[in-house]
Amino acid sequence: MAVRRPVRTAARNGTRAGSGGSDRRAELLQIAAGLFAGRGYAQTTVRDIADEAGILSGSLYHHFSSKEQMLHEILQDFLGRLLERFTEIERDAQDPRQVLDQLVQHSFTVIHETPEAVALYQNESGALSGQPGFEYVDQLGRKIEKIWLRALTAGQKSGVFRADVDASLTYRFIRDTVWCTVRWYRPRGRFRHEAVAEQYLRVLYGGLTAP
Amino acid sequence: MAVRRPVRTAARNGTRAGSGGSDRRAELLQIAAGLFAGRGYAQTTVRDIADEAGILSGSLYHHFSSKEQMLHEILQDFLGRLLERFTEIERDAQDPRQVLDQLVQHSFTVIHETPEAVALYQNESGALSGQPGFEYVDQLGRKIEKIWLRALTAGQKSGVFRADVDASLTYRFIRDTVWCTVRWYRPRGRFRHEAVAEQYLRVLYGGLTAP
Amino acid sequence: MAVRRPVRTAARNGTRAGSGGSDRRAELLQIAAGLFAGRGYAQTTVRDIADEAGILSGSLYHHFSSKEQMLHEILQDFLGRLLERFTEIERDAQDPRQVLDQLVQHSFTVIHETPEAVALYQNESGALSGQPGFEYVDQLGRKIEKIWLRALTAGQKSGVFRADVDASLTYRFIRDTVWCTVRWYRPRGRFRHEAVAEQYLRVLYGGLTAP
Amino acid sequence: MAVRRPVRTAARNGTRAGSGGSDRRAELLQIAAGLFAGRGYAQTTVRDIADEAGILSGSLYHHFSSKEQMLHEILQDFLGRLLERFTEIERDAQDPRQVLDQLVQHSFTVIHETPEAVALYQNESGALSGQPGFEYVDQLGRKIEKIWLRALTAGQKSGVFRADVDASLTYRFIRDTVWCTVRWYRPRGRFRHEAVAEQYLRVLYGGLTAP
DNA sequence: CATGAATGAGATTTCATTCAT
DNA sequence: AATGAATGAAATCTCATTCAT
Repeated sequence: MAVRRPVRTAARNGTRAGSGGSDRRAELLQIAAGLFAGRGYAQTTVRDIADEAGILSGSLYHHFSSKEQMLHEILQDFLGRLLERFTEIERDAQDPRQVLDQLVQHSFTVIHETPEAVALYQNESGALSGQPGFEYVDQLGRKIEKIWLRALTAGQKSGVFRADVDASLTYRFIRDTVWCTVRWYRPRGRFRHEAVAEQYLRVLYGGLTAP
Repeated sequence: MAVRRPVRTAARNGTRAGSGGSDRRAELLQIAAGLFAGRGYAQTTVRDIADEAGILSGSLYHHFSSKEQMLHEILQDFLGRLLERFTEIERDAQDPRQVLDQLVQHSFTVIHETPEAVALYQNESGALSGQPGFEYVDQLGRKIEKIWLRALTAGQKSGVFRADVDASLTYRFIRDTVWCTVRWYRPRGRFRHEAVAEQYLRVLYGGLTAP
Repeated sequence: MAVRRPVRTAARNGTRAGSGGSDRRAELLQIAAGLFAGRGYAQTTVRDIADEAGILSGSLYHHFSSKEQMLHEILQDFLGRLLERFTEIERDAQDPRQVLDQLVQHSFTVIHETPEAVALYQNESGALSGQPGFEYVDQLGRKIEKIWLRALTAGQKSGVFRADVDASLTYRFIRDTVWCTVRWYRPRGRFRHEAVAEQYLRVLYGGLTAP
Repeated sequence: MAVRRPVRTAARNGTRAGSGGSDRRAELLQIAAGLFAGRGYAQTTVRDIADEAGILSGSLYHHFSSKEQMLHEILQDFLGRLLERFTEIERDAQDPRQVLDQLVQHSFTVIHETPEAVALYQNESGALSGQPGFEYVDQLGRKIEKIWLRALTAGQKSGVFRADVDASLTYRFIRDTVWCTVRWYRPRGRFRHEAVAEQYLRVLYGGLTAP
């Protein structure tokens, strides 16, 4: 049986119990997130995760009470941090356009930095919403939606954004485009994430029609 | 994998739609598509499909050789029809802008008319691409991509579309926005599908910035 | 065939006997071999094996990845050992007649000691040969055949065996007679296995006609 | 659907209801025998037989009440005719040696002419013996055994066969060798069935040792 | 005589989870 | 913290057989 070197990412701050204690938990969550994102939560077996971690599946239950708990921790961590950052952006920016700019830019940054969590959320949130125990997914989702909507409607009111399209439709268009990027964006691909953000904003604001 | 697997004759289960044949097959595929779209392919059990059809799960195997075969038939039918229609649009339209208009409009029509197939493709194609036996998914996907790309680059060359954004990035932005619509579009909702198409095209062409 | 089949690591279920490892595996294989031999591989259910072992059928899959894998391990072990011993006999014996003597005697010993594996091979090899994954059955069978054939032709050349019968026909006659014994030989029956071997060799060498 | 030319053997007398009526039955039994012999009775599905006959599996039940009935008809026909011919041989031959000659020769003829039935009997009789409804298999088998044994012991008594080997052991050796031939004998192979018989008898009577 | 749809019992396999060591 | 064995529920699939048309 081959010894498996644990995969360790640079930016992985302690998920639980602030003390530097449970390093292993974070590693395992990282592994799980990658697998959940890659093949889907339901299609990932506890054994897949354990294999990748170099232990037996039963041993995972020393760290987590269930497979679902792993999902919860990953999603809560992701959504919590996202909402936190979006809230700061709304608070600190100076006008709707700047809010929108930064929301989009930060989104692309998150896709760049934690693609697994984004893909996981993107792929599973539909099936999760409404499931008992996953109420927070919709709740945080709605809070995030409100931030975007406030920026859009404020922009329409102030005359900087066009008012002949429905704001919530526009929100959905933007949200879907931005987050779907995770499906094809490759960190070492032709475009860096800042460039993707920039080009998207250019089309979004200016339109496809040549000026 | 069974030892001594009997060699089946080719004709078995090959009554592909079109021969005016088996009505029941089509009904069953319809039911399966709905369930696959709703809860995901892997999360849909053969029993779910059979229950919905009012038969026993084993009886499904009179019509289809496996659950996977049902998926194949649904996807191939969907992608085949889509490519066919897109090809006609490209052939018949008069300029790149008209091609793009109609590609977008037809996409929203398809989302309206067969949301199950669209949702299925949207949710599963990621995990499917690369799987043995599903090569056609990527193949047809690439053919469709080429149609959109030809319209976009032609428009850039003829000066009608802005040339300072990468065409393939733009394609992905549009594709993701359009198809993701299936996640929230409701046939009897606030906007009819023509309205969604129209508003999307307005932002896409004119941009979000107020004129 | 499942969609999204997770890629398993090679090391899974690969604790092949020999590493002194898992005793339980060997026990289970023993049980399986007995049942396979008794009622045929296809007629033996995984549940039969599990029942006999006192566990639930699903639990077998902790040790083996499939019913077929159990068959493989039994057959490979049997054929491997047989070839090994036959090779030694050919190497160490002093003349063709001695080789043939010992090949026959060892065969009857194997029938006596591991009748399950012999019966299994005897009953299933016909249907197995040609099946994908079972190539080794024919391969090892051919290697064994060559050993017998070398002894027979060498004996013909040296004048100790009659030369007016085809060697490969003779090989088949001997092989079939010897191995078929497993169908009726009973360890506690009227004849001990050495006696069966002796009487067979007497007829084989001397012929049925009274001297 | 391809029209399948019915495979018709020369010697195929009406199995049932003397009137030349059920031709189709005989065809179907022929097909079934071929498949049963090829993959084993249990491994042959009713659908396999129907496929090969160019009809649907349900339609077989117009001709036979069950899959097992097909097996019965094939086996009874085979064993009945075999016993009949063996009885004639014993009655008509002039001495034990001639009986044995002709029993062996006829066996090889039967292997040549109806290999399917022989292979079927050879492969399944073990599992069948003892099963309710299959008592005739053992019964006829025992009658056949007695014919051979009478020839062997008579030959021993009259001094033509060696008496220092057990007659029933010898019977088993001969029986196994002869019938096992069906596993490798090919009608268009290197040796015709008469040649196989002749060479076998040469070794059997004269022994392998060079004279 | 054959079709086409279905039954129902039982097969193999999957997998989250538990627990004694 | 981890192993190794097992559970138990549920999934996919097989197949002889029935029966209305």
